[in-house]
Amino acid sequence: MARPREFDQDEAIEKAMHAFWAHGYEATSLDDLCHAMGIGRSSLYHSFGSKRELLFAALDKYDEINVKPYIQRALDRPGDVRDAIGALFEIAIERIIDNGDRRGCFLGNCAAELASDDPEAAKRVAAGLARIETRIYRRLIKAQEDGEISADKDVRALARFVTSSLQGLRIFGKAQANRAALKDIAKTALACLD
Amino acid sequence: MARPREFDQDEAIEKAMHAFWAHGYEATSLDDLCHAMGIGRSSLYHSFGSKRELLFAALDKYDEINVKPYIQRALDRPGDVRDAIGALFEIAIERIIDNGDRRGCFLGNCAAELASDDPEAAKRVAAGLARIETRIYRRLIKAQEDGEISADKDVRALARFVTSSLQGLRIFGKAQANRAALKDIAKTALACLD
DNA sequence: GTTTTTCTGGAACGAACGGTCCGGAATGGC
DNA sequence: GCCATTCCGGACCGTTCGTTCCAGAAAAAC
Repeated sequence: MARPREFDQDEAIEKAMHAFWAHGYEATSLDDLCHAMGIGRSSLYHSFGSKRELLFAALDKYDEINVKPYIQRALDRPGDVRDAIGALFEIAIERIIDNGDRRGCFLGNCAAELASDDPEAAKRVAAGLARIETRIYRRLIKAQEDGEISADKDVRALARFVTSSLQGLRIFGKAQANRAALKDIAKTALACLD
Repeated sequence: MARPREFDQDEAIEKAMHAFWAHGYEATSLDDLCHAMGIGRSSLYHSFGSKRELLFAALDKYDEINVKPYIQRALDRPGDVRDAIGALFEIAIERIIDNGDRRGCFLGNCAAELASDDPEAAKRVAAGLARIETRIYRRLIKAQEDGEISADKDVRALARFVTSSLQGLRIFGKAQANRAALKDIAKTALACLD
């Protein structure tokens, strides 16, 4: 019925995600985006509407291909919940130190840059953090049922704490990629499960 | 010998700080800054050199008039170190919830927005976080000497952890100003001192 | 083959960006 | 009064911003 799209929408969003993630929303221009996505401005606007809507699509993509696999891979580890949560921190640290990844968490970056001026962006970030919290919560509930965590622990509070701690770690790591300091933070946070 | 400056430099930097703090670096234009500071572009450039250098001055000012008094007021409280550190979290939460302050931590915001692309900004943020860490560290050392904290605790790690947790709390609070959730985070973090 | 519809590259849009420049105003020294 | 120096408002600079527009290309429907 009409001319078919010449690019893959999901791939394009993923490339936009990496651009936004690496440089932030304001510092990523449409030229940057078009270049990264390999499409023209017409295609971008026709498919995604605006720079802001493209950001929201990128945030969804971030949960889908980064957060979700990353969290699940760590939390689905066999063994104690401490190993699982510990893996969350270890992977984050490894990315910062070994991979030299100074991008931090895309959700956290968007929270810092946009949340105070853009309620819709804040809502999207909050939803993303809530998804992280929920995944951790479910793992903690299982741990409590298995007796790995004391029954008198407030598991919801623990899940919120771990989510927040991961954000703190990545902000800290953005400014100072110091392995010992990051390990101190992770080690201490992990001790809160006991 | 020459025409005297008609504005107060410190006051001007403070106003610039609030503008950057509220909206981020990229989203704050020179027009915004001139309007907020009540001076013209000539005066701004003559006194501060560039937008970026003004940001650095604002970061210094942030430590001087926000971080330092805020941290010292909390940490100098009489009583147990748990009350002191707890006050750090409480004040942060109060600002978010009661004052509706969605600006978060200026240092954390700059880390998220700029640190990955601007090494100098990263260095300045790291220095600011280090000052926070040091202030907390000194209080913890005193607490350990007073026997409030077990002698086998790694106080440096605790200081790093508290610094990171404060950042995490403020990122979390930017997206979701939920008192119960923030109190959960603070309560759990505080338990790490034991 | 023609029509219809959608997608494409690239030019063009006005607005806003960070930064510079200049003529005049305001002071202290003489 | 006049000079030297610094500061000021505001016009101005070229560039880049996000967005729109348009003519043509590509497929499906008939």
